[in-house]
Amino acid sequence: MFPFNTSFAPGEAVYEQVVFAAKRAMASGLMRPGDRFPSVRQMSQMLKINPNTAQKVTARLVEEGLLEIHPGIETVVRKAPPMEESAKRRWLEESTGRLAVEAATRGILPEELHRELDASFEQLKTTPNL
Amino acid sequence: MFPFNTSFAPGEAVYEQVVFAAKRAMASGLMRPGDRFPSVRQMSQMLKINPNTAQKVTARLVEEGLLEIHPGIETVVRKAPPMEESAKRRWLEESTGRLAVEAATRGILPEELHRELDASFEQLKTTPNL
Amino acid sequence: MFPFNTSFAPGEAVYEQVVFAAKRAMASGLMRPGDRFPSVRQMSQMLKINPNTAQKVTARLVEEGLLEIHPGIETVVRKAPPMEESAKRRWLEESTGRLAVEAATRGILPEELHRELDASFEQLKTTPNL
Amino acid sequence: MFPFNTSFAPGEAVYEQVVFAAKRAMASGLMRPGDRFPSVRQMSQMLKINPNTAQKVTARLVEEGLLEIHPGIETVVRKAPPMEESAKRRWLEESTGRLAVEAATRGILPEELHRELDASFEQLKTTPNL
DNA sequence: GTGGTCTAGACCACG
DNA sequence: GTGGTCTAGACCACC
Repeated sequence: MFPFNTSFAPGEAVYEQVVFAAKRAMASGLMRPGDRFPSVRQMSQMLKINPNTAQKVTARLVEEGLLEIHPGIETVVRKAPPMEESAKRRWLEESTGRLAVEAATRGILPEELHRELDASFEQLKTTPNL
Repeated sequence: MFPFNTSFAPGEAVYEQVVFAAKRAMASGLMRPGDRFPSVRQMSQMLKINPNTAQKVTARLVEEGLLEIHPGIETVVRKAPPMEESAKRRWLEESTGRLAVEAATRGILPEELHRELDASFEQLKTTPNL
Repeated sequence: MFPFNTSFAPGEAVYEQVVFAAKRAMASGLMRPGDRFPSVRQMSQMLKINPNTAQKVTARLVEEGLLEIHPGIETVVRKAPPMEESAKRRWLEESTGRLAVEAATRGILPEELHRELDASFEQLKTTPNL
Repeated sequence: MFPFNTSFAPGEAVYEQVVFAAKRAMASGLMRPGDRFPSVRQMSQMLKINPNTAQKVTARLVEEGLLEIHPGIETVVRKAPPMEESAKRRWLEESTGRLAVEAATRGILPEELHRELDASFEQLKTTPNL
């Protein structure tokens, strides 16, 4: 089971926070392809969230290709299929573009960003659970 | 005048899109400190948005320290004050942390991210207008 | 529920008057951290103000760290985080500086101010509702 | 002549800033009763502000009983007449009440406020010009 | 149910 | 002319 909080930061939608936590667990190797993913009912109890919210989390992760549902049986973590090259480029440009602009308006230098980005990847490996 | 779209992507708040466009103009040097910023009414006409929405854009940018209002006269682009060191660190960790996770779940390597990040900064200088 | 007026003084923005009333309720202990804060719609009905105005009140108090929104569920009073030392000093100097000048031009002595200030703090405890 | 800036803080109405500067000059003894107060034309030139704004400053100070106009001749600083006892009480309660609430929500203790208030009065005497 | 965004249009204070 | 406030009412996403 991945280490979910029961407390959520205010201001961001709950389901997004859970989706992110799941992604982090996957990215850090805490949950691996083939691992069983909690059912909507389980998730809803564990995290004390509304079943609708839990349902949305699962749907979102399926949408992004990170979960595979074997209906009536189980839900399983899946290695995300390689993105289409064009979609990948769009995503890369979009996210780094935003980051660059936000950093620039805050007077943050590219080097600082690179350094911190490495630190973040490092932390994913060394500190898998939040 | 900065190059504003009149068409807005669905899903993201209009005022946020405009705020981002303004930030990009500032980050790229298209709008420099001391430059006059379009008035609420001008913006509202140019972008064909409601004056209240335009007002919110201005308010947000003032809040973030990027605009300075000389009441009744004009609104002027301002060099953002240096962030508090602690706030800066929080922002850096938060944004790179998210980026790292999202990249990892998409099977994107750190190197690709670094490369694209540099490209984004480069593009800010070479292609200021969207 | 905190004791809101339905009548507002002219000259000061309605939303600011409501913000102040809410702060007073918090300062006096009438509303404590963890208490539920009226929803935008409730406030709008109770005070007979436009929902947008009520919304602005909530947003302002969140901004100042006095409210916490649990999206879709409730809005809750929060213990304000301790101010940064530098910000605190700036606020103190600014507000007492103004007060000293205004008092001096009215021929009011420092002692009177001190006495009344204590009285105001006292009244916060003894007479929470306006 | 009192030491007026030509630069004004953004966000606050210009005329209010000038009125306050004048009051501070009076409170600190820099301008004393009987001293000549600059004419609208002079003020407008010295401070590089709109004559309408300068006019409003004078009007406001007359209103508050701090200036006396000898029409066509000169404008003179005047010792403010003693306030009516009831008006004084209202002003005292109002201003200390606000201060107490704002301080309380910021976690500032009464003692800090008293100390800073004394410091502000002290500074009025020792550093008359802003 | 909740907060948040957006439009439309009026009004005010300020310069 | 400027920014700011307020009202009225609609729509959306989230829980």
